[in-house]
Amino acid sequence: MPELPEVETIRRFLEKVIIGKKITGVEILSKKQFPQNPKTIIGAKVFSLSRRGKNLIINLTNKKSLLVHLKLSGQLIWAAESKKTLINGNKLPIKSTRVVISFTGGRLYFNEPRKFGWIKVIDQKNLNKELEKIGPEPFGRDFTLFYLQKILAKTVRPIKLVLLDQEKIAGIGNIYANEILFEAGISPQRQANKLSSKEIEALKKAITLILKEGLRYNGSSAADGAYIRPDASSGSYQKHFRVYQRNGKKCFKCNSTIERISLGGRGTFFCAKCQKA
DNA sequence: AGTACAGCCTGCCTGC
DNA sequence: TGCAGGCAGGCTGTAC
Repeated sequence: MPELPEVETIRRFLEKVIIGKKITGVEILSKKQFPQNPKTIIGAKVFSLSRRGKNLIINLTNKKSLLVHLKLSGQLIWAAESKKTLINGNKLPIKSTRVVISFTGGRLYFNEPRKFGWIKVIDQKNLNKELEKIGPEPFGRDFTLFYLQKILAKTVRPIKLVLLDQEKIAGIGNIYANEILFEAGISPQRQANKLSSKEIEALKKAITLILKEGLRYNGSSAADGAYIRPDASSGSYQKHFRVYQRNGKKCFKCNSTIERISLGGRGTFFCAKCQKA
């Protein structure tokens, strides 16, 4: 699923290909995925691309932005006019294509099988308000050790659920939460306010380390096939998973068996020996 | 205010 | 083989 490293990978890719291009048309195949009138963005050019947590922001020259959330299974695929782009051998649009945005020189396909993701048109002056509830960026200046200590001390929830809470920290989803906690040597079930200061330090380091690793490998294209890069190529961080979807397999560190439990309704993977309960 | 949970939606897996 | 039922999962709205 697209989390911070995946959305950032998409942002960096699109930055190279759609900046300066003009929107010439919008085809909406599922209204829920693009609820507004697309007329307001026709003729506008792409000015810049930014990201806030898992939200991708395409800034246009007419003081509007496209806010994109891929949720669990959304994809953004860039198909240049000059090039044939296939998804699993299929020509675009595919069955799950919900929106097609045409630009001078190519098309951007929004595929979303589960219909959870969406694209909204937002006035740039309202962007901050739209995103105000999202917590600090893990690579930002305001994500300090002190901040992490402060938010963890205030809650009795299992640490993994805090990592997944977008109001506390931006951009971490289920894959990276599992990997971060393995790296930090902390059980996902540990009550957040019971972590020692040493563990919080380890956790902070693990957050930046694992997210950077995800970025370096262009994100993870896991077994569900949801995330791929805008040129339809795969990321490769899934080859480096230590716990995610490795239940029943051996821990690379201690050779005991990786377990799977459900925490807050989400699949949770960990090594009971390496991660302190 | 903090916490828990149903609902959104589809594809995939399991069991009959 | 085909179909029903269960499940996963990010985020929002609602209830406690």
